[in-house]
Amino acid sequence: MSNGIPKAPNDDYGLVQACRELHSVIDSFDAIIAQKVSISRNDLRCLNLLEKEPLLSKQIAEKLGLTSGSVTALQDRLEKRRLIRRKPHPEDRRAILVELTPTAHAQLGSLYRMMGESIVLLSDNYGKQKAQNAVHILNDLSERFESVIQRVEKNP
Amino acid sequence: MSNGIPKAPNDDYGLVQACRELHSVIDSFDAIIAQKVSISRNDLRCLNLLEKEPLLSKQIAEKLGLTSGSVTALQDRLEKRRLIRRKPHPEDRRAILVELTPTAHAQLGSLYRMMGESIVLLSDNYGKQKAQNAVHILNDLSERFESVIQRVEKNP
DNA sequence: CTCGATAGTCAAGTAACTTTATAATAGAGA
DNA sequence: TCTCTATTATAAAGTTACTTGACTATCGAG
Repeated sequence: MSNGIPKAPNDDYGLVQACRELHSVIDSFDAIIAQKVSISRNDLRCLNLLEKEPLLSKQIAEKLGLTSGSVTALQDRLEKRRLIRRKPHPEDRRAILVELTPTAHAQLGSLYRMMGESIVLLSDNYGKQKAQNAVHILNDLSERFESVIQRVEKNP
Repeated sequence: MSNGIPKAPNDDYGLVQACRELHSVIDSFDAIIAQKVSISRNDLRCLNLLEKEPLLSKQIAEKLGLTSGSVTALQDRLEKRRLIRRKPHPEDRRAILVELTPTAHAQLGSLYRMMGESIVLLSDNYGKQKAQNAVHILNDLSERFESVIQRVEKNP
C-alpha cells in the first residue's frame, strides 16, 4: 500500500481515509440528485449553499471555485427555473443577495428526505450521547478543512 | 427556520446538517486543489476514486455521474498528463482497467498532505479510543449513503 | 454459432466555464 | 466635495467539458 501518502506513525490515517471516503460517497449521491433534477453539479451545490443562508454572488463564486462571470450564468439558469431569487443588498448597491425560493426549499427537502431519514435513524440507534459526539466530530473536521483552506489561500 | 426539510421530533437533524456541512467544506477544498493542478473537478474526483483501487471506465462513469463517452475524454486528458494508465482487464477483453501512475500517487499525496496532517493532529488530540470511534461514525455514514444510493437507483 | 447485451471509442452538437471588457457603486484621500 | 482606485456584477466571445447517437469489439446465453 505505498500510495504516496505519507503514513503517520500509528494508523492515524484511518480518519483521513474515512473522511475522504464519506466525501466521495456523498459526491456520488449528489451526482445522482443533480441528474434527477437535471441541473449541473455546480447548480446543485449552489442550491445547497443557499439552503443555509442567502449569499452574495462573490461568495458563491469563492465557495464553488468559479469565476464571477460563470456565477452570473449559473444564477440566470436557476432564476429561470424559479429556484433562486436575486434581491438587492440593503447596504451595498453593487452587491446582490441570492436566496432560495420557497419552491426550491421544498424541492430540496423532498430530494434529500430519504437520505435525511436514514441518517436520523442512525442517530437514533446511536442514542443521544453518541449522536452528539458524532456531530461534534463532524464539526471538528469541518473546522479543520476550513482552516487548511485559509492557509492554502494565503500561499497562492 | 422553516426551510422545507421536515424536522425530526427531537433535534436529530443536527447530524444530517453537520454531515452536509462537512461535505460542502470538502467540496470547496477540492475546488481549490483542482484549480491548483489546473484540472477539472471531475478529473480530480476521478483521481481520488482511483487512489483507492483501479476501476473500470464503467464504474468511473457511474460514480461520477457521467456518460461513457465523457469518461473516455476524461481519461484521454488524464492519460496525456501521465496521471493515469489504461490497462487491459485480465478476463474481459472489452473492459479497460484504469489506474493511477506512481506520479499521480505522489502528486496527490503532496496536495493533500497539509489536510492530512491537520486531521492526524485532530486524531491525536482525540486519543486512540475517540479516534477509532470517529472512524466508525464516518464509516457508518458512508454506508448509509451507499444504501440510499442503491435504493434511489432502484426507483428511476 | 448466432444474437442480444455490454464496454469502450469517436464525431457532432450542446452546455458550462473562462477571459476580457464594461457599467455602477463604494470607500479612501486630496 | 471630488476624484481615483477597488469592488461587484453583467455581457459577449472563445474554450473546455459533457451528451447524444452511431460504431466496433467482445461476452455470454440459448
